Parts: sequence; structure tokens; C-alpha cells
Amino acid sequence: MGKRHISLKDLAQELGVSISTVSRALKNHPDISPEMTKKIKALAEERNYTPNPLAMGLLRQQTKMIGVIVPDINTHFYSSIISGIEKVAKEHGYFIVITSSNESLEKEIESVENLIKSRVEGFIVCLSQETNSYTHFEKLIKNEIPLVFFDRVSEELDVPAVLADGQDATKKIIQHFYNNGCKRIAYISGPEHLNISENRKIGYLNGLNECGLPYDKKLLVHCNLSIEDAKQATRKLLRLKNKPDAIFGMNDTIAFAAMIEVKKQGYKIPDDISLAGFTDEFHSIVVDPPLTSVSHPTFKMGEEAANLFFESIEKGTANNKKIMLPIDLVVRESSVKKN
Amino acid sequence: MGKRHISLKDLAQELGVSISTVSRALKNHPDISPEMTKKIKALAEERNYTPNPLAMGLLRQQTKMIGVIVPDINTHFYSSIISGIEKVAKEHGYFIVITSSNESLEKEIESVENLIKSRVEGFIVCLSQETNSYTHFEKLIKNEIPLVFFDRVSEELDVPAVLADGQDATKKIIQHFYNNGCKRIAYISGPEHLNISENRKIGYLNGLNECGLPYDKKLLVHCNLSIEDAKQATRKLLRLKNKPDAIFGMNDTIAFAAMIEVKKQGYKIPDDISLAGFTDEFHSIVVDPPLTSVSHPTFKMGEEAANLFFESIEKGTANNKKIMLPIDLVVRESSVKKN
DNA sequence: TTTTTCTCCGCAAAGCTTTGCGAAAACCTT
DNA sequence: AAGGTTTTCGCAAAGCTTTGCGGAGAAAAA
Repeated sequence: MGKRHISLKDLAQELGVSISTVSRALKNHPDISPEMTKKIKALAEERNYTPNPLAMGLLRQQTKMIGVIVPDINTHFYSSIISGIEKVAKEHGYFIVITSSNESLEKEIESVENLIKSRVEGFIVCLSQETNSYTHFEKLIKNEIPLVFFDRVSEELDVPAVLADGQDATKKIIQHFYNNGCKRIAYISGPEHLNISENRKIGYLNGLNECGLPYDKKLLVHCNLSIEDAKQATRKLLRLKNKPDAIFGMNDTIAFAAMIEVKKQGYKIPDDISLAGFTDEFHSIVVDPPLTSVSHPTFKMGEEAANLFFESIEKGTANNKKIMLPIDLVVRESSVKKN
Repeated sequence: MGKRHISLKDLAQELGVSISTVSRALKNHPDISPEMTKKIKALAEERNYTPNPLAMGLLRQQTKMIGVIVPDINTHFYSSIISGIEKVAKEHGYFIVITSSNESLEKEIESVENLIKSRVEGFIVCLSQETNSYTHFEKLIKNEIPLVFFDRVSEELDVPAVLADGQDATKKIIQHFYNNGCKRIAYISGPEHLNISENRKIGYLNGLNECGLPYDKKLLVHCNLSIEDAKQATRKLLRLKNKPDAIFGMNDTIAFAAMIEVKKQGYKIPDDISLAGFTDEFHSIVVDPPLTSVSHPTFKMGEEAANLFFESIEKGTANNKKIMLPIDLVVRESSVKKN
């Protein structure tokens, strides 16, 4: 059950003074005499008094909670971002309530409603894969509830957001492939309505263009973000009469699925087919061959998202600032052909 | 800023009735006439009223929050367990506040204190690697604050806990190695004071014994759970004049670190050295060769931990039940020698 | 008509904290 | 000694909900 926490009332009774006196003493109010203050503080210390956050919340109308909605909590990508959010939240005396939409619009809407009921003071969210309707977020904006997006954003909503420069990173990868002798570079993308898919597509096309490579639309395939669908997409590429000599996968799951499938069909990486993905260091190193990838600044992304959140909570409805994080290319064996 | 939420008072004023009437109507109290009830409910619906959890919490002396402390939030292992906890917490109308100890005792203690200040109703925790002192938990027990452990537990504390049968799983792995012709099986363990390290050590010794293999203490090495230290431990094994022909790594990080190091030194897996680890499916499949491992029932573990928590919150101080989850061996290429 | 019995609703307290304002006591000033 | 200041503290309200108890009015019984 847990014994009741000690309250100001308890202290006041024990000392035979009023609650207000105790409250003031604890915050060094000049109205209270030094001796009284000292006595009260000593008892508070001894009894291990800490103010009741519910009472404070009720009074100040704030819960010090941030609702965080991610598509999936079980990946390093999101858990690392969450760590970043949590760090700066803690610095501000806030804590975060995490929910997962499981890439489902329905669960995302449900999460927003539940968190509102819990009286979170605002939201930090990464859109689900399915999300193509935004009324649940528009409602938040109308009610001036702070909202910031990260990674996946909506073009339709003007909301503070932190993004990674996937367009530039993708271009770098294409150029890197080209410099290593690749001519037919494939791109396995995610759902088309996702901003990150489209950004990287632009980077892909720009990269091809700058390298003087033609755009073959057969080399651009889409998949939802499951490992099975990604393998399917890879097989589609490998069935082409005119096969790709390089594949770029839009995220962790896709890159690894592609790697598995390519190896399974007997192609050598990187000599037959070069490979690159969007992922973090640990996974890239563990696979064989080590995967060339871009280093997504996940922790930093979480920090920046939280910073944006506190800006908007402090300055009221903020200028819907967008932050673009640079992404670096990290070349490993999977894309450096030996012959 | 966020507009103020609607309260019973608002509804009462608008309807010209008392707050108590509104409150009762909303919960179908027989004292309120049907027409009045209907009118009130209609307005509540229209104004989108939801009860204020802070006020409720203050009244009932409960926050509906569970403090969860994990050594590390950035791994699939823990995030999957957290998902399990979160699922059953949500079913009970609770939400969870997650903090990471970063494998540090100091941060673990700090987390306990902060969560207590936040008035969580209890704790679900996995001990940090460093934890060898338990006063911060004894304090909880003394105050009858619900506490349940998972995976890593303390022998000194009698607390409800959910464990995985690492002893049995390790024995199975040793037997599997033996059946595949391995004679010198090494075990890279974690810190000695961790119950999971010791359990698996027992399984290791039992396994050797049952297979009629001698125990060579040089084949049992320890490391802390960092990737660098695990590589170091692997190198130590590979430097032996009488090298191992199989290596079992106690967790994800260790197994992968060993794999990297073994390959780096030019040994073939599994033909020169077989490998097996404790990890989850996704990672095991992605590496090359696919890693033989035991399937840690992470999600289930989280669910069971939360169940234990609610048992102890409902029945007061519960019978400190322990739940042992079975672990299955999943054989993949890394341990099946071809010659 | 008077008394009894329901029906339907409001008062107030409790849970905890902060803070404006009022008040008692002590001190100082002429 | 009398009026003025200062020091030191308490009352009460607000923030929101639940719930025991009491009360007003109406309907039913006598």
C-alpha cells in the first residue's frame, strides 16, 4: 500500500504552528523568524518531507508531463531519441510519458486522447507510417497545446519540428556509390506519403542527376517498413533483367532485410551489389560486411525536439521553428568494391 | 499554454446546479433524477469533460504511476520488456515512468529518490550492473512500497521477481555444442555478483559435467557489459595456447563483440570456433553467420513483472512470488559445424 | 389537515499547497 | 504613556473531485 507521504499539515501539527508558516519557512520567506525557519527545516529534513506534486499540479494547473508518441519503441532509433528527450525533460523538471502508435493511425489518435486525459502539458511526436489525416493534431493546435514533431512531419501542419537532412545524406550516398563505380543504383523507399521517403527520393534524383546517371524508375521501389515487405522489395529488384549494382535502403530494417536477401541469393557484397543504409553505428558494425550508412543523430534529435518543446511552452505559441540536423556519411566495407 | 480543462464546476455553473449534482449524475447515482442526469451528461459530452487526474489522485492518494528502472533503455532487450510492462499497466489504467540507471548504482539510487518524490505507487526494476548495496530498496520495503524485480535480482532481498531460466538455457547450449563436436567450450560471463552471471555459470558447469567435459577455468572469463571489454575478453580466450572451439556469450553485446573479434582474427565461424549467445531474434538473423541463441522471452517478462506488481499492489504486501520463465534454444548456423 | 416518507439536490470536508490579507504582539518614538 | 512600526504568524480561498449528511419540497398515508 505504501504509507502516506508526510505533508505540511503533519509538520505543522507536530510543531504546533500553522500550515502557512511551515510552507513559508521552507522557502525562506522573510516573514518567518530565523529560529522558526530553522526548526521547521530541521523537522522537514528529518521527516523527509517532499512537496506533493499532485497538490502543486492542481494549484498551478500543470502536470510537468510531456506526452511522447513514437511509431515503435522497440528499435534503437526511437529509444535513442527518447533518451535525448528524457535528458532535457529531466533538466526542466519534467518527465515523459511514452506511448507507441505501432505505426497505426488509429492507435496514434487513441494515444493523443489518452494523453490529453492524463493532462500532459504538450506533445512530442513522430508520425506513424499510416498517418494521412491530421484532425487529432489540429485540435491540439487550436487549443494551443504545445506540439512538436521530429523526423516524420506533415506538410499540411505548420508545427515546430526537428528533421534530419535525409535529402543531402541520400545525395552523398549516391555520389559515393558513383565514385565507386556503380551505375545502376536502386533505392528502396518507405511509404510515399511520408516526408522522409520523399525527401530522400529528391536526394536520390538529385544525386543521380549530378552524377550524370539516368533515372530508371524500375530501380525505385517502395515498401512498408516491415522486414518481410522489405525483403519482397529486394527480390523485386533482383528479378530485374537489368539488375542494380547498388542498393540504398531507407532505414535500418530495410537495409538489413536487403542484406539478408542479397546474400541469400548468392550475390557478393559489395562486389556484385554495393549496399548502404540509414542506421546507427552498433548495428552497422555487427553485420557482415559492415554496412556503409549515414549516422542519424538520434540522441541529438531527441534533445533538440525537447528544446523546441520548452521554447514553445515558455513563449506561448512559438514561431514554428524547424531545425535541420546534418547527417554524415560513414563509409564501411559494404559499398567499397575491391575490383 | 493550453486552455484550462473543463471542470465539474464549469458544468455546474452553466447548468445552475451544484457541483455534487453534476458529479453524481455523471456516475448514474440514483439520487439524481433521470432528466437531470441526461441533461448533465449531454453537456459533459459536448464540452468534452474528463475528470482531472490530479484532483482524483489527491483525493484517493494515488498517482497511477509505476516507476520503472532499467540499466539501459537503448537496447532491444529492455525496450521490449518495457513494452510488456506498458501493455499490462495500460490495462490497469496505470502509466509508467521510465528511467535508466546507465548501469550505475549512484544513478539507480537517484532514480529511486526522484520517483518517490514524483509519488509513483511502486517500482519495477532491473538492477544495475554495479548494484551491490541495497539500502535504497530496503527503504522501499520498510515503507511497504510495492517493488518487483526482473531478470537481475538480489539474493539478499526477498522481493517478488520474474526471472528467465538462464541456468537451464546455458546447459542446453553446452550440450548442443558438445553434440556438434565441441570439446573446449568457453564462457564469457558478466560481473560475478550479478545473479544472472552466476546462474549461467552453474548451467555452464552442469552442462560440462553432464557431457563429461573437464572444467578448464581458463575458459571462463568475465567482463563488464561493454562492447570493448567483451572484445578484450574474447582476445584473452584467443590468445590461449589451447584455444576454445566454442564460445558462449552471456548477452547480446558480448556475443556480437565476440563475433566481431573472432572474425577479425581470421577464424571461421562455426568451423574453427562455434558461437552462441543470449539475444533476440532480429539481431541473431542479421549477423553473419546467423547466431545460435536462446530466445529470451522479453515481452513476456515485462508482462509478468507488471502482473506481479499489480498483485502486490492489490493484496498489500504479497507473498514474494518468483516466476521462472523457460528459455528455448534456437539453433542457427553459428554453431553447426559443417565438417 | 397533519404527519410520514420519499425524491432530489446542496453543503462541506478532505486531500495538499501557495499566497494575499488581516491581526496580534512586540518594539520604538515622542 | 500613547500612538505608530515592525515582526511574526494564521485565516481562508483557490485548484478539482468525491461522498456522508442534512434539508427542502412533494407525494403519500393517516
